[in-house]
Parts: sequence; structure tokens; C-alpha cells
Amino acid sequence: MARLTRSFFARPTLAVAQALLGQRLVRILNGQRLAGVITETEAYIGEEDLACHARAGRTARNAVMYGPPGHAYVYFTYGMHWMLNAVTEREGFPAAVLIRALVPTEGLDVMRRRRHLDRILTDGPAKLTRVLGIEGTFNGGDLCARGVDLFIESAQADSRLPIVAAPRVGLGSTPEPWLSKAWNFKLPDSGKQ
DNA sequence: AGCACGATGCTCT
DNA sequence: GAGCATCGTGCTT
Repeated sequence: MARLTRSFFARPTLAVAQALLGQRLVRILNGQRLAGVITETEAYIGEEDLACHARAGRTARNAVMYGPPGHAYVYFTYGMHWMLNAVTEREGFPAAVLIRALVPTEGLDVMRRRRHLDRILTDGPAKLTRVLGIEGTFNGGDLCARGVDLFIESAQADSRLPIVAAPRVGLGSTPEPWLSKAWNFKLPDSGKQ
């Protein structure tokens, strides 16, 4: 099926975060397709959103979020974890959708080999980047260009999937109202693998 | 099933 | 120097 185009990402972030549910994240690793259906996303929207990395304005780290939509914002956190986001909205407005979970569909054997343990593979934002081999070199990469090894395919034409909205995860001491904004989106019953 | 904690290093104050 | 969009282990209900 066709890849998501730039216009898909050049929309309000909350719409993109929900529309990404059910679509297929694809990583070409050593010539092989590794893929999974996106089952959980989270929106981070602008400098006003005090949970967003752009809350203190543009920096070297968050610069990609200010760039054109449809690019990957990949950052390092907790000393060991990479996080994958898709940049949204218009160029100049910093916003992105964090990909928090997948249900793996292609390349499961390779994914298992990439983990120490033969367990749950992609039910967390750092687990899925680890399994798919996504790290800092992907930051700023275009998810919509030809020939790239990380992109998203349209796998869900119908947007009538049931979606559960909840507060975002792991925000710590982020002040209200941002702490309680229900900007985490999930397909129900996809949590267990 | 749920909580506490340590790992580990980058970013910004 | 503090905090972090996390994870796995180990211990308690």
C-alpha cells in the first residue's frame, strides 16, 4: 500500500496522532522489511505546551520540530533510549507525534534476534526504536522521500477505529493543564502481545 | 499486578 | 547540577 505523504503530516497534530493509529511503520534494515502497526501515539504541540521539548523555544536538540512536516524527530533520553516522533503542522510551528507502541507484523525473527530476551518487542517507545534499529542518525530524516529506510505506509483506509484518549505518559512535574491533556491515543486491546 | 529503584548520558539552567 | 516523552529487575500484595 501507499506511503503516507507530506500532506498527511501537515495537519493539526491531534488529527495526525489519531490518524496514525492503524498505519504501518516500516524500517528497511539490511535490505529486509521490519514492520508493525502503530497502536499508540502521543501529541506534543507548540511552545505553549509545557510538556513539549519546544517549551523553551528553539534549541539545537529540538530544531527538527520547527522544520517541515513528515520528518523524523529522534532524540536520546534517560541516558540510553531513543524516541521516534513524526513532525507535524506547518514549517516554523514546533509539533510532533511520538510513536509509543506497535504490533509487529513483518520481520519478527530479526526483531527477536535484536533483543536479549525473547519477550515483548514493541510495546514501548524505546523498545520499538531498539528493535527497529532507529537511533540518532535518523533525526531530521524525511519520512516521505523516495528511497528512505524509514517510512509509514497507509494500512488503515477507514478512520472509524475505536480510539481511547488518555493523559500523556511520563510527564513528571509538568504543570497543568498540560499534565492532564488527553493527548495520548491508543487502539484498545492492543496492549498485550 | 503493582510499585520502587538503578542504569546512564545528554541538554539546558 | 538537575531533570529527563524509559526499561528491566526484584520485591511486595
